[in-house]
Amino acid sequence: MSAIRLLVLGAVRQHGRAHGYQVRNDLEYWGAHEWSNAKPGSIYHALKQMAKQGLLHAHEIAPSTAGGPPRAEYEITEQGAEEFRKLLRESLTAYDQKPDVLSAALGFMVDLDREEVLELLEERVRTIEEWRKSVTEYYTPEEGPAQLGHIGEIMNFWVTSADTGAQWTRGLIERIRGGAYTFAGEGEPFIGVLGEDQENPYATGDRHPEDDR
Amino acid sequence: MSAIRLLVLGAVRQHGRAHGYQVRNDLEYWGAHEWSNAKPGSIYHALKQMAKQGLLHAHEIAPSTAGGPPRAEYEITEQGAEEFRKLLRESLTAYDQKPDVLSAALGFMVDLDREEVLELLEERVRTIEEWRKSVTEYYTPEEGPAQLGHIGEIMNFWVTSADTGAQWTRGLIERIRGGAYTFAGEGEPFIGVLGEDQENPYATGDRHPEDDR
DNA sequence: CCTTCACTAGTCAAACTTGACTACTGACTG
DNA sequence: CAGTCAGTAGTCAAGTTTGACTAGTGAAGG
Repeated sequence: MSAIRLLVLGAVRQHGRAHGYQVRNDLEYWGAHEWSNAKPGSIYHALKQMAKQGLLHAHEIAPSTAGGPPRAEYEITEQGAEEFRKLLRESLTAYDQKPDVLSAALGFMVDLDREEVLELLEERVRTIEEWRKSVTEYYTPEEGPAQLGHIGEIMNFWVTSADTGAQWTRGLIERIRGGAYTFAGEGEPFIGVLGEDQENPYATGDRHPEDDR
Repeated sequence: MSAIRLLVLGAVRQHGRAHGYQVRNDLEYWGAHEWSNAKPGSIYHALKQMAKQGLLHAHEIAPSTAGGPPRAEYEITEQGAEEFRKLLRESLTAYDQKPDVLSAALGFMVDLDREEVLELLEERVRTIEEWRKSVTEYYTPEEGPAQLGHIGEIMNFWVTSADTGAQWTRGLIERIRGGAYTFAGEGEPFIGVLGEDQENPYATGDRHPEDDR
């Protein structure tokens, strides 16, 4: 699973009703272009695809109010909201070495209850630990780890990543347990999208150093 | 850049001449199916694509010696070898948050000189540090980091990952500087591929727990 | 006034990835 | 000795991602 669906669903959901450019702008506001594959093509594709699958409802095309081609507006359906929650839960628990998925989930975690998030994150820690155990058991040759030569560095790298991932998750659990942030049903939610006429403080930047892929 | 091209080029290169299934088997031997998108479709696609681009030379199709359809054999071209070295150097230095790319590069790093690898890895550390600096400067709002709310956890996660990535790289540099592993031109190279009739000790495994993407 | 720039908004072809599928051989099993 | 299983080898359609492109508006500056 890539992060794009979760991101797009979440953006449309917070807006109530959104056109492609709005979603695109939100994702940029969240910095998502830095850590996920949230490029125009992917976003518009995801919108169309999810509309086709009934997760979004596409409204009639309206002439753009601000230049450019006419734009379609999307609204999340009940099915889409369910999918959103499903993806969100999965992304918080699964350890799939895809940091973009976790990042997206962090952005939306406050849409769930505090207690549930804690459970999901604890599940995540367990998943990581199991993964680590199975990998170290399985890829440790009988002749001892030295036999792997430099290939062992690959394993070492993965195991180290898993360990710090688990450690970080434990820290997050503590912060949340300690009362940080405002979760579902705890009053005044955090506003995570830009209003129609709000300027984007992190506007399209040549000011970011491009990542060097 | 995905890791698949580097992996496939490297596999063909170590064999001298290889057909698709051999490459596929090597990648599995290296555990690549656990940490990269090395699935049959991707591998065969990469072989064909790179043959089209002149990085590999495709030999005539020969009837398979062991069941299944006839198979094409590939050999790396001079252009392909150059591309391999280029990808390898890039993958060792670039910090693009794609762990599979680094893993692949670790597997092939001994094809370069020890000194060069040390330089590349030091460059990597510098790249990570710069990235970290630019991100923290850029995404710290004037009102202080608290203003970000739970969104700040995304940044925290990325920064933590960058820091442990840098730390791990420094450890690797030390090990290599300390004389670990056998690099290009240092005698007896490490054998990283399976011979024609060698059994794969890590054969296709239902024994791995599937990752839960 | 008219050119250029920045922004809004979205499209498109080409490349890549995925997961399921075909097809053949040899070995075991009842 | 037919049936099934594991392994060998690769294809394919559907979906996704990429990067470059189109096209319109409005404001600034000469």
